[in-house]
Amino acid sequence: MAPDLLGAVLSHTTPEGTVSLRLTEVEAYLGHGDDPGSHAFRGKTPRNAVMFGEPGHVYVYFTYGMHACANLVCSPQARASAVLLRAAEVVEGVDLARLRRSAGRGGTAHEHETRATQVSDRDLARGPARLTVAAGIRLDENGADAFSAPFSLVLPDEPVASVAAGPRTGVSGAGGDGGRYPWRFWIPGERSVSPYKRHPKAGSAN
DNA sequence: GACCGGATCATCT
DNA sequence: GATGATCCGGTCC
Repeated sequence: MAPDLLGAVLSHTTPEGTVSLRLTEVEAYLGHGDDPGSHAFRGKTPRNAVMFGEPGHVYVYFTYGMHACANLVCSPQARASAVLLRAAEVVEGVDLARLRRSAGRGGTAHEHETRATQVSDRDLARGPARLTVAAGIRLDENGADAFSAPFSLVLPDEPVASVAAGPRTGVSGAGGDGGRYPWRFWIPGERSVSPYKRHPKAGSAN
């Protein structure tokens, strides 16, 4: 299940180099109609077809017109059919990850360098879209096998010592049925975990 | 330090 | 035509 992926190391190799990510925060999504927040809620579509496919594959989707996010497809028998990678720690290829995060946003090369030095290690892959960018995962890699080149997925030898769970954030339906279940998991104490603040309007049930 | 709103386009109704 | 599994920057304590 989803928490098993915490601590796993996902590597992605391109001609530029290799970036390895140690997963510190994930979020589970069901593959059928019980989960209003899941892309698969409405059934199978060309976009989410990967979620209905074989476990161990990478599901990459494009959202908000500017962001790509990466998921790992799980066994249909598990609680979740897909796991969104929300945050990770860069354990290899830090420089390359930093370069990717600072590039492609316009501005001069000098500004890129300046910005690059400002991006702290913990911010490199904090958040689904950032994680995807840092790893260099592209949309056309949707459906790729996470265990085969250019990817490499190494599950942790033993489960992480402690796992924290909580409600989802930033998902429509999170305040409704979707919010009842703790489908977000992270490693407590990890500084790379996104301390996200949900929209106060959405539900300041506190 | 914390909150709010905008940007931007593939996908679905 | 509307909307979203988000991120960034400005603004106000």
